[in-house]
Amino acid sequence: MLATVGHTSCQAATLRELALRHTTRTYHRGETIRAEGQRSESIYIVLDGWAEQHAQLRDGRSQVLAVYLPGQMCSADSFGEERLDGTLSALTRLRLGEIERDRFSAYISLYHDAAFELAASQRLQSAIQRRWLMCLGQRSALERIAHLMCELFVRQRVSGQAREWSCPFPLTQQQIAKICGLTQVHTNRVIQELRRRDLAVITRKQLRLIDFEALSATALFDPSYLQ
Amino acid sequence: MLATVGHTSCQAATLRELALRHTTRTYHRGETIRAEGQRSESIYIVLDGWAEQHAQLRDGRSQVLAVYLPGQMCSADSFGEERLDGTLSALTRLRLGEIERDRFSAYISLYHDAAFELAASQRLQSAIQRRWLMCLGQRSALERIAHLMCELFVRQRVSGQAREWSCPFPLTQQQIAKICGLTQVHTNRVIQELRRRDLAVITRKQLRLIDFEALSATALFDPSYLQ
DNA sequence: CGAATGATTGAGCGCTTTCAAGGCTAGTGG
DNA sequence: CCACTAGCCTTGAAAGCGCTCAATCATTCG
Repeated sequence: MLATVGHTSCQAATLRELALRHTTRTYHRGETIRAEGQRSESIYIVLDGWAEQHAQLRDGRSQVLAVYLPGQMCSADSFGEERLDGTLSALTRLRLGEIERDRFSAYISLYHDAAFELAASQRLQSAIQRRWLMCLGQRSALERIAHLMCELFVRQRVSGQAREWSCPFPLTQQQIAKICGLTQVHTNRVIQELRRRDLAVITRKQLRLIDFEALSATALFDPSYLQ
Repeated sequence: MLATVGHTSCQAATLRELALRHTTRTYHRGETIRAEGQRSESIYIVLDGWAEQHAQLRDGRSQVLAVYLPGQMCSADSFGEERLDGTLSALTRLRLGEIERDRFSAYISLYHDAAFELAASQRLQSAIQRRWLMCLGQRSALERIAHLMCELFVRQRVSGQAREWSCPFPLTQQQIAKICGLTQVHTNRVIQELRRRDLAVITRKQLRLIDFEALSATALFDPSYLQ
């Protein structure tokens, strides 16, 4: 199943290199990088840790819109927009590369490859978003959480951050809940159920997929959208 | 509230003109334009009627990912992709303009304005998608349907297809249900509730917003994402 | 060690679904 | 012009999934 997914991500490598030649900054878990509606003068590239974009309703409810892993550009899909339509924040201790908008634009127009990568990155984000529309609209809590595990595992495997059937998984149940549009309490019960069924276990911020085939099946997971 | 939204859509006009100089084709309601996974050799522009993109799970469940109104390009966000990640189909009797991929690419690289419009259209689609993530993840059935009504009203108002507090609304309750990730039965009860509260009524494929302010409030609707 | 944060458990409620039936309306053909 | 049909809308009852509230246990970190 995983054979369909390429094993290197030149995008990640290139962006990473580019970012390292500019400002880097460290955030602690939960810290806001950029609030909703703010103009963003820079683009951000994840060097270490995980980041997230979420939107908030006036009454306090909030929903995660995207999860960014190392090597990814945050809000690639809003490059060219004046304002962010969600708040960027750190899911874990996080190191970000920041590149000024203008400088990045110049780089883009200079190197065709970079422009292509940006477009590819935007399409990937968009594909993930569509997949999550399907998750939130149609999948049960069990399916959603199983799907999240599959997705984050495969995404990390693609960029070489997984080994065997394990990968980093530094999310609290509270954070998983917000990504999946569930409550923390119910998320807890579902994670227990996945463990009880010998599908997957989270220990020490590591995800272990005990039976990936079965997990994919219960999640109705189809990795083709991850390219 | 609507004052923040511009009143003309030069994008729609331009695309429309372009499309009219090429092939047009008519579909009947429910007809598939392009199935998931197919390579799409053309791009499509809605001339008349409404279209939709949806994805399907192996067990039959399906979720609408986008609704396309007259003047819009279907799957702008997947321009440049090889394969569609959802099925395009007609929500109503539908007239589409079709332009070959290569020809459109040529046009894009010739006219900077067109490229800019394409990018803007992609960003709009993406913003709508993010908003629907919030709807499906956090909003109640009542809020979702109220939000859909507000969104489709404003989108049509922007492109001049609404007058006063009414606009075309040719969806069946079944279709509304699929967009909102609800069952048809519950959708029916919610629409009755909106009617009972004197917020909005659907009659003869027309939506009448009796109290837009109150409807926006119950939907927690914020039109800023529509530009 | 203490404090704070995260994970777990229980009970009860409510929104949404499911299943199943009946009514309405528009379009069709006689 | 009417009868017929098919699709759409409406209604009721019951079950279930996920939420809320509230408390307790576990773990991490200073």
